[in-house]
Amino acid sequence: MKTPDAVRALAALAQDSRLSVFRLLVEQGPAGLPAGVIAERLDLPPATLSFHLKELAHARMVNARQEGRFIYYSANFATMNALLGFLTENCCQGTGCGVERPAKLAVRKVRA
Amino acid sequence: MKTPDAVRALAALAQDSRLSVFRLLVEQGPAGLPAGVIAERLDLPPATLSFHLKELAHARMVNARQEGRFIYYSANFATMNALLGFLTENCCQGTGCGVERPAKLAVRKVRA
DNA sequence: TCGACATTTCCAGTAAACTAGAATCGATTG
DNA sequence: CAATCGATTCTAGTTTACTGGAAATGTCGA
Repeated sequence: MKTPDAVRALAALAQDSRLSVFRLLVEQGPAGLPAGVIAERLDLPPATLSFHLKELAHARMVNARQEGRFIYYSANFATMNALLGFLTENCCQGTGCGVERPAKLAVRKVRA
Repeated sequence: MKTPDAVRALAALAQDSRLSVFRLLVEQGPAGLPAGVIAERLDLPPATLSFHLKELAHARMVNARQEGRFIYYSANFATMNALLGFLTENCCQGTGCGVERPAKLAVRKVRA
């Protein structure tokens, strides 16, 4: 991940509604939730939620898949991993400050 | 860390200049750098940098300490840890999606 | 194909963030 | 007590983000 991508990812999460959406989706795992359910759970008008989902999707923080009339959104753990890695890389440039990098998140396949 | 703090922390990092400042400071470790050096390295006008440092400080992503005429800024690793923890907590709500939480960053004391 | 429903796009209004020159403040030195 | 130097605050102009109603789009069941 490079700086512009990281800024996009961080900006996507740096907003109340979007952070709530993302965390809700992280809780749900790969199966995700349809937009309507997200709107109901977080009490957001459809147009507003759609705007925020677009931001999250553009930053690749969430994936969308159509299933019948519903569009399911799920957290993109790969991007999340890349972001966490980016934020902790180059720490102290080998001068021995003692910071440990976080372990990579690993998402196992799960039946939808 | 609670949601409003996380939003503040993410918003602090979700900007080109500020992310560059923070990463530069992460590289430097606890010793940090004076504002003027940061301005020079990143080619930012003093007023602009000061604005961004204030944002980072308000979000507790950086600490400031005065040393003579200089003000040294350094990355706040505790807030960074809290943010990483917040972003990965409640993952999958025990439904077994297989995501591992990252290890906490640990900063050892270092002579300034 | 028609109607119902999920979601998005369009749009306009409002609010907040970014930028940087100029003025100011504080600490240090002569 | 100036003068200097590092850094911040003031301020104004510009840009970008957020919100949500209304209209449009796409999907399926009857």
